[in-house]
Amino acid sequence: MSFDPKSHLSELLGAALASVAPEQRDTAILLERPKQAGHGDFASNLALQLAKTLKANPREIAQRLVRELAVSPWVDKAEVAGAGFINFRLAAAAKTGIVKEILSQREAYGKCVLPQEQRLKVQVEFVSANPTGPLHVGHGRGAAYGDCLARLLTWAGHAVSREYYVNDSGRQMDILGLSTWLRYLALFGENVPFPANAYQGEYVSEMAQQIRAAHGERYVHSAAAVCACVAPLESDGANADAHLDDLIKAAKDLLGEDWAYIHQHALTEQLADGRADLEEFGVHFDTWFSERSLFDTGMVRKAMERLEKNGHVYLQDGAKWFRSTAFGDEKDRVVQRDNGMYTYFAPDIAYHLNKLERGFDKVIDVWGADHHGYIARMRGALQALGCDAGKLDVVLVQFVSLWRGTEKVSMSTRGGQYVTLRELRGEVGNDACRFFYMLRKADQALDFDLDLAKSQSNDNPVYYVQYAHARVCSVLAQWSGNSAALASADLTPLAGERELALCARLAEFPEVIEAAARDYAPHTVAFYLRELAAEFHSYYNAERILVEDAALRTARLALAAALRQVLRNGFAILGVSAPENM
RNA sequence: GUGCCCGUAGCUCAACUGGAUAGAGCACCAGCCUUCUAAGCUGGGGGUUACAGGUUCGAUUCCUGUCGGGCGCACCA
Repeated sequence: MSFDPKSHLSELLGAALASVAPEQRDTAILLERPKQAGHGDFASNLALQLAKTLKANPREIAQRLVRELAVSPWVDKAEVAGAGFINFRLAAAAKTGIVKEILSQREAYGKCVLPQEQRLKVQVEFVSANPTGPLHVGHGRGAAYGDCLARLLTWAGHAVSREYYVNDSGRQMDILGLSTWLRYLALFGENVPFPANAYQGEYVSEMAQQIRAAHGERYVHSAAAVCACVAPLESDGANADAHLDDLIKAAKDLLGEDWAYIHQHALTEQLADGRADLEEFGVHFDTWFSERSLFDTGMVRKAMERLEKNGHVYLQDGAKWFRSTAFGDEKDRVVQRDNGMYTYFAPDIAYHLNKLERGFDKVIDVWGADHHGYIARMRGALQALGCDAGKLDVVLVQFVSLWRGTEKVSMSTRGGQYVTLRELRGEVGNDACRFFYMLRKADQALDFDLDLAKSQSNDNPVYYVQYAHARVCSVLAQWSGNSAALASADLTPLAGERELALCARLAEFPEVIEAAARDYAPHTVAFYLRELAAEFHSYYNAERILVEDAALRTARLALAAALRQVLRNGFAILGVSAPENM
């Protein structure tokens, strides 16, 4: 930045403070943009904060500070107001300068360049859905959130890596393999009753047909042979889980080495489907990390040994327990069952240990809100391993419900009756999807109105913001001059109230990004863009850009071009397109 | 029952981590297109921030309790 009004004011105040109250010169100086235009461009509550320690009337302190302020060509006025606020009114040139700044930095405007020691190596792990079926709208929210967060952190100057943890071992994958095989058998008339707790979706039958097409009857066994290995399902379903496990065991026994093919086919197929879906959504992962690999490379064993060596594991009822209560969890957790099998928790511990061993300064997990009970034990495990658990941040993303107007779209994961991300994207489009997902903070449940997201009306915030961009493009196209020349335009004609307010809003953009990245709150970027668009629409209606007066016209065009750039940069963070005409 | 999240305009949500008269959008009412895209703009009514206390110059924000809603509380992931 060539000139930053905020830090300039901060310096002025700091100098005044050193003279008024030398012993308090280290007080942090906060400058905020007042909500009300009447309170100037920047305000400081410094005097209010000093009142207590100095035991003096805040208004008096403020008066003294103002009296000590050095004269600056960038400041028109500094005055005491309210309980003891100091309000600053900037000179017009201090505000319009941002236009040049934006037009020269272009797509880099708002990006933060951090000194090496502040630049963090950050990992964002998100979605990580079991590859047992298509992604649904809840996963979509996690995808949009995680991706925007990653983009934000990149803009904030950090080195960010996106990762998807693939649950490719364990019971859920076995159930998927079994489900596929049973559907396959049915294609050959071998009808084993299909369990209610197996995967019901149509995609399972599709995989069965693929296998038949590729390998014919190779994997067929008689229904009688399967049923012979299995205790029948009780009428009340009390043994449903055991019955399912029996079926899985029967499948493994009968198929032998062929089981691995069925299992792998289902996994590969579902993973590819989810991956393609995410790519189409504009979400790309740097790493797809396999859970199974944690077993294959001995990392799970290594992590468990380290836990034991540190004395945080004990044996009870034949199982190994991690004493997570020692780290604030509400109860201890089993890591290895009495049958010798690890629980899902064991590879998760190994995974997080591995993350930190890869040298990330910050590891951010984006989880569904139903996993919140999991945080304490994960943190505890890292502490028990001797790691810095402060490097792990967990963001919980709340649920999504879909609405058509006032009608709620019913969804149940169990019955396989849910709206997929792909269907949602197909119906409302990627832009509306991403923007709507980003219109709520993560810890707030989201009601997604399909009718609204589709409507091409002023009710729809996506179009509202994109429309502002299209309007600017249209004006610049009609002018048809050289937009590169606008960067050197004389901006003094920009003196209107709306124009200066727009400049101030544009100058705010880097702060919005910084705060959004700090708080893991990408929704604030969406809110900012909506406000920026609103101010532009208002300006557009009040003033004409392509006026006769050449100097004024050029200045206004420069302002419009700067605004377009900021809209584009904001869209880039949200992953929304910037249409030139609508 | 016990932990976490939440409760703000009729509806959907903000509020720069404790600041000034709590803000937007929708809905409702009244206006603006021979002039750069009306997918837009202007104006209006709307609030005891669930409730009761406490902390201090100052509370939607922090603490305690009550009420109401969501989600967890497996040798499932």
